[in-house]
Order: sequence, then C-alpha cells, then structure tokens
Amino acid sequence: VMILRSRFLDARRKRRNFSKQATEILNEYFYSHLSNPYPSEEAKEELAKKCSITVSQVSNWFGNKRIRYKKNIGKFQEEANLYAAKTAVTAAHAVAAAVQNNQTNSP
Amino acid sequence: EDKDPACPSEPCPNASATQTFDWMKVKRNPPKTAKVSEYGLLGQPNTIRTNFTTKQLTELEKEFHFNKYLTRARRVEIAATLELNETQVKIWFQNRRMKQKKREKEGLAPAAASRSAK
DNA sequence: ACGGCCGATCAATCATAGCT
DNA sequence: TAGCTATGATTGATCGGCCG
Repeated sequence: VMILRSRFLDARRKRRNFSKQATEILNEYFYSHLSNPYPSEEAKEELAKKCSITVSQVSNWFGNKRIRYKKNIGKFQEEANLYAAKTAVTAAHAVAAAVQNNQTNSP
Repeated sequence: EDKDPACPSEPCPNASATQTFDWMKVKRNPPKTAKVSEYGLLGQPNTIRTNFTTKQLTELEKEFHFNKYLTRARRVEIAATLELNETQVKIWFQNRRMKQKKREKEGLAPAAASRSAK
C-alpha cells in the first residue's frame, strides 16, 4: 500500500489549469466533432499552437474529455448545447455570407 | 478540412439532442494480467490494474538504461526476478520506450522548461 | 499463423486547483 | 479552514495495423 508512495517522485505533477480561451478552443473543437472527437496529429498541432500548450497536453485533454464525457453524458449536456449553439451561429454567418455573395453574382 | 459524411434522415427527437456515437460505447476488455484465482474462489479480485512496486520499477528502469529492447531470455529472467508476467515486462518496456520518445520530443522545444523551478 | 513493436487510446488513479 | 468537485498528468494495459 504505502510501498507505492513512490508517487512522490512525480513531483513534476505541478499542474495548472489551461487558460479560459484555450479551454474554449478545445471545447469548440470537441463539440463540433462530437461524432468523432479524435483530432489528427496535424489538428492537434494546430490546436496546441492556438492554445499555447503542447501537443501532449492537447492529447491529454481530449483523452480526459472523451472518457469523462461518455462516463456521464448528462453532466455535459448543458455544455454541449452551449457549444452547439455557438458553432451554429458561426455556420449561420457563413451561410449568410455565401447567400449574399451568391446574390451579387448570379441572378 | 473535415466533414461528417452522414446527413441521413435522422429521426432525431430534437435538433440539439446529442446522440450516442460509437466512440461513446467503446469498452475495453478487462486486463487479463493477474493470473486468475488459483483457488477458483471469487471472481472479483482480478482484472485490476497491477500496481508495480518501487523495487520492481527501479529494477525495470535500471534494465532499460542497459537495453532499450529485451531479448526473450532477458525478459524471462527479469519476469522471474520481479515476480511479473513476461507480458507485463514486455509491455512495460514498450510503454517505457514510448515515454522516452515523448520526452525527447518535448524536451527540445519547450524553452521555458527549467529544473531550477521549485 | 505468430509474436513483437508502434502509435493511439482507454481507464483508473493521483494530486492539485478552485469553488462553496 | 474544511470539504467536495473539476481537471491535468501518469501509466498499466488494450486495440488495430504493420512487419519479419
């Protein structure tokens, strides 16, 4: 039991939460890819850059997120809807822009 | 860049109702490690993640620095000495190599990483 | 077929951060 | 300050793919 207190050697475990914006970016990606929240290595690198964290940290974040999400989907429902709405607005903007562009080009 | 292939007719109860995708159902088989009950009594203890002792980890670490890869003979020897399965030893080395690679990879870019911090 | 390795991931746990 | 939850990291072990 105590034989395993070697964990103390892992003093490196001085963690600090990611910035609010970083979490925002990660959650945006997660919920906009909820059907398959497995970013490719390239996507992870891009997220890492945007969030100012390492690729490993991005991997850890997604790993933890996926496990915790499926463990208790209900607990994340609110968050899911929040981000779903956010991306919906983004999509709406894109559509609006496309429509306007389309009208000015072809009758 | 990325797109979901499916946009079939979803009898989705409500637009924002989050469906249950396959990745959420993934279940890993329980570890087969622990040699199942020698006595056949109770089938609950096993299938638990093994906790390596400090002694075992120290020994494995020492061996790793000697050789990153194990030979069958060496593996058998170490497993016997540390009272672990050959598989556990094999897996430990595999994970250790990955860990090593990860550290080398991140031990170069991070400029603000110094041991002096306490 | 067979066994080892790689890369990614899982799943449980550790230890701390942060809110009440 | 105590207690509890949120969260980042660690790690033994699994999964699928590749190779000799």
